[in-house]
Parts: sequence; C-alpha cells; structure tokens
Amino acid sequence: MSLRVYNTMSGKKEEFKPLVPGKVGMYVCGVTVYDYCHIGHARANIVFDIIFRYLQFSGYETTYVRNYTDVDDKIINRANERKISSQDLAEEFIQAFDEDMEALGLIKPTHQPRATEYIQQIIDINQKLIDKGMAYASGGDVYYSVDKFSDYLKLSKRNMDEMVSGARVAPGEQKHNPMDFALWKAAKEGEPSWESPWGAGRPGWHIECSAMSSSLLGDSFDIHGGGRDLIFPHHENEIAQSEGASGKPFVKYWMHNGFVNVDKEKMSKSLGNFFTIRDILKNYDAEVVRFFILSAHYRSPIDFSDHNLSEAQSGLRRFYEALEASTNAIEGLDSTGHSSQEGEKLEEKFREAMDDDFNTALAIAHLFDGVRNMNRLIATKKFKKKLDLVAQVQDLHATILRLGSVLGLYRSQPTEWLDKVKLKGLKKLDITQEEIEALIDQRLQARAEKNFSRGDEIRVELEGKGILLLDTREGTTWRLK
RNA sequence: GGCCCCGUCGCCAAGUGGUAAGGCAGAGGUCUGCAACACCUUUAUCAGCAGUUCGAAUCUGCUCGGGGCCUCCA
Repeated sequence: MSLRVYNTMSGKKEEFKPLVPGKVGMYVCGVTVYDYCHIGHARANIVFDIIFRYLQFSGYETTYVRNYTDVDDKIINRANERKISSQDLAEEFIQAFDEDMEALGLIKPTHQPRATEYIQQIIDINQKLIDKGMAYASGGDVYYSVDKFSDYLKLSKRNMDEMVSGARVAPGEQKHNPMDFALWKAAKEGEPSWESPWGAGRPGWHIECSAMSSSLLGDSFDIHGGGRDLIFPHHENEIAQSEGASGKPFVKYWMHNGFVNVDKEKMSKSLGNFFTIRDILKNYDAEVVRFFILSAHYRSPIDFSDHNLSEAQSGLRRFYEALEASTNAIEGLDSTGHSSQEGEKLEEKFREAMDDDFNTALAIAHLFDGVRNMNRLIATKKFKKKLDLVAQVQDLHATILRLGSVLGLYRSQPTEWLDKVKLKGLKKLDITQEEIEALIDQRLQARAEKNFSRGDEIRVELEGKGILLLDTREGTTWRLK
C-alpha cells in the first residue's frame, strides 16, 4: 500500500508520486506576522508538521518550506496604530510565532524564509510577467492580468463572469480589469519600501510565496499546503503568477486543512470567537492540543471547546497511564530470548491508516488497540515470569513510542506528564496538594488501625472535591476525578 | 445569487459499494477491606424520502438541518 493524498485540484485522492523519486518538496503558507497565533494556526501547522514527519518516516527526503510574510497591509496598519516600525512589529511576532510552535512541539521546517529577504526575486517575477504581457505597470503599481492566464480559477473552480460582477476596485487602484490583483504596490508615505523599476514600492500579497517557493524548491514542486481559506484568492493567484512566469506546472498536490470552529461556526477575528495558542496553553498541555487536533481527519472541521479538549486529555492520559504501567512492568527485564510480532502488526496498520491521506484519527485508534493489548498482557497472572508475554509488551511499548513520535506524541516521561497535568488540573479545584497529602496520611493512619470507616470518610470527602485516591502496593496516590 | 462541504451510538470520531473502527461517558462483571486503575461483557443500520445495485452509511435525485468560500483570514 502506498501513500495516497487528497488533491484539492482534482478533488480526489491520488497516488502520491513525487516529481523526483524519493524526494519531496513541500511549501506551506505560514503566517502574516502582525498578531498572536490562534488555534486555527495551531491546527494548520500541526497538520503539516505530521505530514512532514510522516513523509520522512516513509523514507522521503523532504524539503519543507514555511514562510513568514513580514510585509503587508495589516502589518503596516498595526505598526502605525502602535507607533512602531513595521520591521519591529514583524520581528516581535515572528518571535512569538516561533515560541508558540516550539511550545506545541513542532519540528522546524527545512527553511523558514521571510518575504523581505526575497524582494529581488519578487521584482524579477514582476518583470518576467510584464515582459510576457501578463502583467502591467500602472501608476507605480503592477497588476496581474487575469484574463491572460486561461487556467485562472482552476483550483477554486469559480466562474470568472460571476466573480467579476462581485469584484470591487478599491479607491486609488488603477486596474484594467476588476479581477486583476496587485503584484507590486507603490509606496505611500511612511510605508516600508524598496526600489524597483516602477519606483519605490512593496510586494502585493501572494507574490512573496511565488518568489520564496521557486527560489527554494524550484519552479515545480510536489506539495503546497495551507488552510482552506487560502484556496481563493491566495493560492489561485500564486498559480497564476508562478505558472505565468515560469510556463511550467507549479504544484503537483494541493493540500488544505479544515477549519477550527467554535460552536459550529468558523472561528474568526471579526466574530471575536478566537482563542490564542498562548491562552489555551495556560489551561491545557500542548500535547493535549496536538492530540485533539490529530483525533480528527485534517480535512474535517473540528469544534474547539473545553469539553472536547477535556476528552482529548482523557484519551491522552490513557496512553500515558499505559506507558507508565508498561515501563514499570518491563523494568529490569532485558532480553527475553523470545520474539514478538505485535509491534510489526501494529506498525502495518498504522502505516495503512497514514498512507490513506494521513488518516491520523484511524492511526490513533490503532495505537489505542495497541494500548489495550499491552494492558491485557501486563494484567496476566505471573506476567514477569512469562517471557514470551514480556517480549510482546517490550515490543508494543517500543512500537507505540516510535509510531507516536511520527505524530509528535508521547514524547514526555509518562510519570512526569501525568503529574504535570494533574497539578495543572488541581489549580481549578478548591484544594491544595499539601491538603490532599495530609489527608492521605491521616487515612493511612486510620487504615493501619483498621479504622476503615474513617478511611472511607476521607476517600468520600476527597472524592467530593474531585480527587480520587488510588491504593497501590507502593502506597496511596491520587488523581483527578 | 454562484461554487463547495457536512449531517454515523449520550458526546468526540473513523469508515466513500460487501454488510458499522477507536476514544470519552454509562451499565454489568473480575480485581479491591471499600474504591480507583486495568481487564472482560454490553450499547448504533448511519438526518428523511425515493431510486440504481445481487448488495449502499458509502452512488443518484429530492427534502430537511448545519456550515464554508465568493473582501483580510490557517
């Protein structure tokens, strides 16, 4: 079974065959750096993070480019509001972005170019398009003539006539056709600008991605990704620019992730229903956020809510509890002399799921099966003496960790993770760790005196406050209800 | 108005022609002084209607409901 990916261009799943066998070039539209990232950005970046990881896991030598758009109207406006320079604003939010991605446990792309580092390439594309008659300079601006590109709207599958009727020309724009879009904008007073054959100016939106992708991946490459909302106009315009300039096919597979919704509605700034990554991480562990996002298929919409995050946390906790139990169960038992096929079987299912357009939800379901399997083995009587079973648990344990890392999961020490999440949850309750431990001591005392009714009282009291006591051979511990 | 997506167990969520994965929550059981964890058992015919087919959650049509893009947006 080989990798199949859903291509927005064809609207179907296609067998994945890179341009150069064994190698993949992937470009993902990053952020415009003028504000903090929200959970929608988190989803897009996590989705392509695991696509990157899985391509590498599958043996592809992958070059992953994710840009920063650091020159743009929104940046200029925001910088003016704050009375700082665009560069300082961009710098501030590039740093914030990097911190957020690091916190979410993303691995770094191969290249993270900035639009302002590619001004010359942007100018070159403009010139090439003008030379070919596909773009025109007009009053210091440069516009793309969409009617010169017959494939325009092939990605978003829209109808030009109807688009035109709804298109508007902003005041000051000098377009021949309302659907034309700016490749280069003449600088206004106080805006960042660069010298060009058309006077001082700055790039339009879209063109920077054409410049950075061709510079780092070539005129044609394998995968181009981003959120669904980028299909039109951003990606459509990129195609027009890049194919118009190079005369070659731009991208082989277009991949778009679904939205994050809040109460079934798209999250957006205008609705005011967005959550920043930073705020979410105050209440939930980063891995919980990742687990939540990967528990649905990347193209489906997901509903962000406290309830859903909590469920994700419960699910992840199951993994960590199993990992903790298996770590303890196989501790000190090295080579058993027995072989096991359990890991191999699990990996096969995992690959099958991931090969089917990165079906992380199914892949995780298989890992859950692995967990149950492992727990069942450990619960066997005289487990440690049955070396064939020990071998299977060792195999499953290692495989779950290895496959989990392809999803960026289970990277923490189980006990540490469980404690961390527990203490984070405790903050919401009306009791402290010290109080719990004091009560545990009292209960221990009572039980030592065979005063079970007092012991049960304490259990019930703590349960009322959201704390469950666990009696084990090593003593009594607690967890959140 | 144009284009597009979705509606699967209480909740989350896979499954795109061959007879419904998984998780959370619930019930019963084993274990436990009592519990918890873990394990075992158990819970759906897929919004509705009409078709195509030997066979459909999966294809077609219609209806109802929800959402997205068409202006900046992951």
